[in-house]
Formats: sequence, structure tokens, C-alpha cells
Amino acid sequence: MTQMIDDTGARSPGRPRNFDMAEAVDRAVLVFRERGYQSASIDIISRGTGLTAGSLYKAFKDKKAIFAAAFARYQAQRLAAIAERLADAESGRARIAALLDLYLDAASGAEGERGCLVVASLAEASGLDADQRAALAAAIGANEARLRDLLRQGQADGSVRADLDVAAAADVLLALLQGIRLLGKLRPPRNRAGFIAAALKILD
Amino acid sequence: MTQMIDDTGARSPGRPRNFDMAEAVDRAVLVFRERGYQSASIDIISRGTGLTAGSLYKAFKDKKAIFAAAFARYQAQRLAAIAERLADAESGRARIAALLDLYLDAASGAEGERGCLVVASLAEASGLDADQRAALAAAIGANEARLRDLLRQGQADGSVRADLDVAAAADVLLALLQGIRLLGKLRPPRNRAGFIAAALKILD
DNA sequence: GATATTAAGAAACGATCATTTCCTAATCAA
DNA sequence: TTGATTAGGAAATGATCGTTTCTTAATATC
Repeated sequence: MTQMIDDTGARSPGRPRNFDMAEAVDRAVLVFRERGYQSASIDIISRGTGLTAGSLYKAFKDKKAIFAAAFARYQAQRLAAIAERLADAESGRARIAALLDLYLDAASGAEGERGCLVVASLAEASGLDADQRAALAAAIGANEARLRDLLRQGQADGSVRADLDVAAAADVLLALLQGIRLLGKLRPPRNRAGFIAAALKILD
Repeated sequence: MTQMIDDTGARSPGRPRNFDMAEAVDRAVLVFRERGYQSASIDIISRGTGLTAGSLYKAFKDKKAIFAAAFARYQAQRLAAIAERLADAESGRARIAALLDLYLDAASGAEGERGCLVVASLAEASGLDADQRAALAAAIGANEARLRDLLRQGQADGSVRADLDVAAAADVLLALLQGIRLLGKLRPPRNRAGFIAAALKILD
């Protein structure tokens, strides 16, 4: 992006950017995770990304566009982290345990205090516009669909009770995962192993 | 409060208030629940309470004082609602089921969209000052202590597994309850009965 | 009545909000 | 080298932020 090279290797006309767009979005993610959309002022985003307000408005249409880019980027990061963490798990139950472990990890320490962008967006949902709410609903829907999928995998491999109400269990797990991240903004989770063991009873 | 009558029945000197303080705080609670602390401007609080900014600053030191009063009021309201809802339940398990039902109720419809003040505060915890965070931590701590108490009651009456890890189960339930309210800002919970049944497996 | 005290409410305060404007700098094609 | 085009960045814009000030109104005591 720095040199604005397109598919053919030709440069765009005009002065090239001297910052990396992807890097700027990554830094904007950190700002929005900590403060949410409404409380993240352009000035704070400017300091967080290292770009002046003018440069931000050259690169993005407006504050909503910065947020939309950050939201999409955050989702991609989470998806990758989840895929990596679940890769080694060999049953549906083990994958759900790994997912719980990942969320407890993310809710701990500095990462926990920084918070989850989805959680921040949910909390200020009434202050978001239709597009932002739609993106949020899509993220939540995907999360729930994944939980249902993992539960069905567990039923198929015998690690989850066969007559489990999958939709209901997925709803509970979804609320639990979001609650973990929400509480992590105030304090880290304690007794991770015990927590996971208690939560996995939902699968029995 | 309207007539500023003190313990002896004598009035305070000066012009009396022509609004009810408790009522004003009740209305401020609604504003903060919907928008959180930082996004609730004095102008919005003014419209929400029906008081001018000047009157608000006569009655409260500053915006933080309005929030502190609203937070305390909200906790009292919740405590009363919980006490009422649990009164008829005859076992620890039934009380936890009733608590889940209460939260699912509160997460539904207009009440759900309006949101929970504790959840809103958790989400913007990094933007709150030490006093506000302390009040928040106290609220969460009380919530967790109540869950542990209910679990122990269940163990005593046989409705909760005797060798349950009470602390861990309470942590899971706490995260679950907050997650329910958080998700309620975007969409109401579905299949309440199934949800409660799935969640109660934590007690087994 | 007169005086003291407090509330109500409009207006003003400086700070910060998101956004735009404007000028300079750096690259392209010619 | 010359224009066209875009980025960088400081400064200005009007709106809104939390808070204060000021004038007027309503109550107390004397």
C-alpha cells in the first residue's frame, strides 16, 4: 500500500502514502477496542495511529469508515486466532474447551482491559447507525453459528450429548463468551481450569 | 424532597425545589442505562429528566455526582427486583432458575435495548475514574457473592450437586448473566425455557 | 413589608468534537 | 521541465461538550 502499486505493478498518480494502511487500521482497532466507537475521538485515533487528522480523512471518508475498517480487521484477526487455537483439538468438546480457553486468555491482563470490539459495540449498540448494527449483528450471528457447528461436531464424535438442545446450548455459550470479555475489562478471570470445567457441563 | 422538609418538619430556607429528586434520579438511570456515562451528555440528561442544566448543577455537584446517584439507585432497584423474584422459589436451584429468568426478561424488548447500567459501565470501564470503578467492582462483587450464596443454599437443600466447585460455577454464572444483558442490547434472547435448562446444567 | 437564602432557567464560557480548507511536498505522465 | 494528481499537516469551521454566571422568582425569618 505504501507505494500504491496496483495489480499490474503500476503506481497510482500523485504523491504516495508514507504510511501503511493495514498498520494504521491495526492501531485503530486498539483504540476502538479500548474506548468503543463514540468515545474514540479523531484526536485520540490520530495519536493512536500516528497519523494526523488530515491524513486520516484522506485515507478514510469519515470516522465511520475508520470504524468499519477496524471492525472488519478485528473480525479477521479473531477468526484467525480461533482457527489456530482450535486446530489441534480433536473433538467438538475439545474445540469448545479451546474456545473457552482462548476467551479467558483474551480477557486476562492488558488484553482483557483493552477489551473486545464486539463487546464494546454491543454495549453502545443504541448509539450506532443501521450499517454498524448490521455489521455487529452479522458478527454475533457468525459467532453463534460457529458454536452450533462445534456442538454438532461434538454430537457426531460422541463428545457432546446426542439429545442436547444445540440452539439453546449455543445461545448460552454465546452469552457466556461475551460475558467473559465484558468482565475482563474490569478484572481478569480466576481459576481458568475450574471455569472451563464448570462451563463444559452445558454439553452434558 | 419537594418541600425540603427536614427531620423536625421545618422547611429549609430559600425557594423550594419544584421537582422530585428521586424521580429525577430515576429518569437519569434510564439515560445512563441507554448511553453509558461518557455518551450521556448534560443536554441529553437535561431532556431525559426534564430539568435544565442549571437545575441539575444546583442539585448535583457535577455529572459524576449525577451518575453516582443513578448508579446507587439502579443497584437498589435491581436488588429489590431480585428479592421479589426469588421470594417464591423454594430451593437454591429454583432461585438460580428464577434469577436467570429475571435476566432473560430484562434482556427482552424495550428493557433489553435500554440495557443494564452495570453492563454499560463495564464496557466503558477504562474511561471511568477510580471512584466509579470502585462502585462498579463493588456491584460485581456483590453479584458474585449472591451467586455463591445461592449455590451453597442449593447444596444445603440438595438441589445443587454437593461436590460442585462453587466459586467456579459462580464465576460462570456471573459471566453468563452479564452476557445475557449485553446481548439484549442488540436482540432479545430466544427460547427462554431451553436457555434456562441448558444453563442449569452448570449446577449438576 | 424587608431581608436573606435558595431554585429556575437562559446565556455565556473555554474546551473539545468531527470535518474541511488550504498550502506545501512528492510522485506521475508528458 | 511542466503540469496533473495525490498525500501531509497546520489551521479554521461550526457544533457540542461540561460547567459557571447572572437575572429573576419563590420561599424563609424578621
